[in-house]
Amino acid sequence: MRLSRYFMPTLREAPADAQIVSHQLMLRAGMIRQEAAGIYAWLPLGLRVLKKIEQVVREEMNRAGAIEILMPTLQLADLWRESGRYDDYGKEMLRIKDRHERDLLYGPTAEEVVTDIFRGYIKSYKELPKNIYNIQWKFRDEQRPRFGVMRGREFLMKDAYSFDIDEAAARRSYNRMFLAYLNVYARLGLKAIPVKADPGPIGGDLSHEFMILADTGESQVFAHRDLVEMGAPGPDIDWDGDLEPEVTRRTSLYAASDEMHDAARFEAMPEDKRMTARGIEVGHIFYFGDKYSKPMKALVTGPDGKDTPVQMGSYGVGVSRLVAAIIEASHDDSGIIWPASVAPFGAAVLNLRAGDAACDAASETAYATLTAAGLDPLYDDRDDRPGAKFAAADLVGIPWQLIVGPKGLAEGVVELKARGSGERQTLPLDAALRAITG
RNA sequence: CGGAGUGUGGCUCAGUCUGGUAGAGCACCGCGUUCGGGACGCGGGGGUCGCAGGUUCAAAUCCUGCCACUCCGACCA
Repeated sequence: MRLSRYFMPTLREAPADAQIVSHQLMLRAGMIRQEAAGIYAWLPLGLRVLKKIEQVVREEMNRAGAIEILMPTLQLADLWRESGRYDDYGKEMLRIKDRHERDLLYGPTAEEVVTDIFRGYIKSYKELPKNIYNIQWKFRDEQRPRFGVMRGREFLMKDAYSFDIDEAAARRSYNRMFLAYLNVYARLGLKAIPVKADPGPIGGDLSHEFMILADTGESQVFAHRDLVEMGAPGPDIDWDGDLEPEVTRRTSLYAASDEMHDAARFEAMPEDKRMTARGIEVGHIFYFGDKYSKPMKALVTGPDGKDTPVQMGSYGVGVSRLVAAIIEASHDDSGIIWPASVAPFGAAVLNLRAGDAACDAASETAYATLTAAGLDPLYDDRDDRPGAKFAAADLVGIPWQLIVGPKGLAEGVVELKARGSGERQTLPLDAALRAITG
């Protein structure tokens, strides 16, 4: 993409509304624009990142055996009356009437819809397990939206729903999602900790929140250090095999956020294993049995010929929140530092003297080569001063900056800067291109 | 939902107390000089001062109502 033809409205100053660094940087980098309280338009740069995160989530869901569908944003109130949640949900639910005075709502989540879909087709235990997910905009009319897309009213969520014949099978589905989530966060360059969450009225131990570590996180996290260092299981585990040992390895180590914290248990650990940190919640998984399937009569016939309500779990990832969360976890004074997996562009070519024949020629070569290599580069070909280009490239956080200037070219070299480490190398253009393309 | 606050060119803000020609910096347009970390000079464009009423010879400024947004607290991907 040539920057001169792109739409990337960067700001020198952060708008006064923005309180936290991710919000400030998203506005300054021209990623989003607020349209109303907690409601944002996604500008080109922001949309690129959002789509990349979405794709990582999608790939890991698919790998773990989940199947993507797309459910509507608008849902019929009658479905929620069946589950009993229409009256319970309160003012966070945005209620709408259509021209026929029918009650609709903008979905804050999709248990009812997915249960309705399931019961319409699946009748036998032989068709289980199933895990159905979608990545769709949700709306929760928060009393007080804040922090940009971190706590918006409209947000993009991946929500998956598992269906199993009994609790033991549901636990296997839960384990798949548990490990898949760790892989998602690892691919996004984040350190994530699964902490025990309030299981609600169902009880049991099948409820976890995933907290990513960031100094500016809203929650306090307490965890066994080994859990943090353990890393993700990786894509090559046997998703159809017994995942219980792998999950137990992690859940047996202490981890809790402030509301579930057990100080006595925490302090029973050796001091050098205790870790406290700030965290941002970016995922929540739980098993809720027949909470919806029973009232909504989503029944499956078991091997014994008897109908029983299907056992369900649900698994959410805040995709739009992750954009902000990654920035909170990865930035410096100059701007955002994107992990390569979600960077809006793979590399930037900074032509420090647009209009100069040598600079133009070398930049065009670099741009063409990086494009051909699939790096999806951003070429800053604007007629602007070097300082403005450096500042913009740092701000928007592209992993590689290939700096083409007249001084270097006179000596046959360009400069290659890695955004994350700040490391710079001066080397011939072809060597620089090889360094980026690997 | 309780409490507090703010609305003035795209952005950051002054001007409001004490009514009297709408301002600055950044951004934008033109010309020129510049050119390795958000340049400089000269010239220029852009604002019914959130909206609606009211008071007054005169309202960004005073009064009333409404709307939007932000912050603190209680609540949550």
